[in-house]
Amino acid sequence: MSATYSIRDLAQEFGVTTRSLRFYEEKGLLSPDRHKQTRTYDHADRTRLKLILRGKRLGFSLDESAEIINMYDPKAGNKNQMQVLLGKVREKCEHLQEQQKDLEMMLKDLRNVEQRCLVSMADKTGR
Amino acid sequence: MSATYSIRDLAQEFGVTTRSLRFYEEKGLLSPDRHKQTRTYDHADRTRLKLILRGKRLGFSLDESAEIINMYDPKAGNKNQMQVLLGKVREKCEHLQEQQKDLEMMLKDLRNVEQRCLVSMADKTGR
DNA sequence: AACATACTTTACGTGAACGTAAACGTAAGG
DNA sequence: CCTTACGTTTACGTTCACGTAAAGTATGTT
Repeated sequence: MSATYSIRDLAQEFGVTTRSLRFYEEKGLLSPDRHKQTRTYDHADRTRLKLILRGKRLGFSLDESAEIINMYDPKAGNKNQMQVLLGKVREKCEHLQEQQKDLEMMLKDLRNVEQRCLVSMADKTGR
Repeated sequence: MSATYSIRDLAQEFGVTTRSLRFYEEKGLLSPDRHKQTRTYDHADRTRLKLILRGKRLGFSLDESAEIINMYDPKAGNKNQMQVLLGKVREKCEHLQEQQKDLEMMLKDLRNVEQRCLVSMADKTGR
C-alpha cells in the first residue's frame, strides 16, 4: 500500500507549483521514482518536501534545508562521522535558538505596538 | 549629544557592507542625514537597521521588514488608519506564531537526531 | 601641489529560486 | 482518429539582495 502521490497531488497539497518540485529534484532534494517519464512520490518524499518548506518559512536556503534534512538519516556511519554530524546538529540548534530570540523580541515589540494602538484609539474620539 | 554614526561605523558594528546600507536607503528603509555627500546616521537609523537585520534572520524580505518597521511609528492617524494598522499588526503576530511552531518542531526533530547520535555512538565500539 | 583616504554615484554583474513559453509524449474519452 | 488533460524536457526570463568595477568628490596630510 504505502500511499504514493503524483506531482500534482503534492503540489496542490502544499500549495507549490510542479515547477518547484522538479526544481527541488534537480537540486537533489527529492528523488521520486521515475516510471516511463512519470514521477511517483512516496511518503518519504512527502516528508522531505514538508521539511524543505518548513525550512523556507524559517528563511533557510534550499542548500541549508538539504543539509538539515540529510541529518535525519544518519546512515549509521562510524564514530567520527557521528561526531561531525552531532556538531552540525548542535550548530543548527543554536542557530534555531537565536531565531527563537529574534522571534520573541519581534513579537514583544509588535504587541507593544498593538497596545499603543488600542490606547490611542480609546483616547481619540474618532478623529 | 545623541550619538551619530558614519556609514562605516554601522556597517562594522552589524557586520554588513556599506553597499547594503546604501541599498537599504535606496529602498527607503533608511534615511540618514546628508551633509555634503556624506551620510550621518542617528540612533533611530541604528534601530531601524537592527530591525531590518532581525527581519532578515527570520526570512523576511526587505519590503516585509519595511512594512513591519513602519508599524512602529503610528503617526497618530485617525481611528480608521489605526484599525488598518492594528489588523496588520495582528496578522504579523500570527505569522510569527506560525514561525514559532515551525521552529519548535524543527528543534524537537533535531534533538531527536542528537539523541540517536549519542545512542548510536554509545552502542558502537568505535567502528 | 600632490597624494592618500574615505565617501560618493552610476551601472552592470551575480546567485538563488523559481516563472514561463515552446515543443513534445502518452493515456483516456468521445 | 481527434481532442483534452496531464506529464515531460529544454531553455531563456525574472525578482531580490546585494557584489563589484569605474570614476568622481571632499577632506586631510605631507
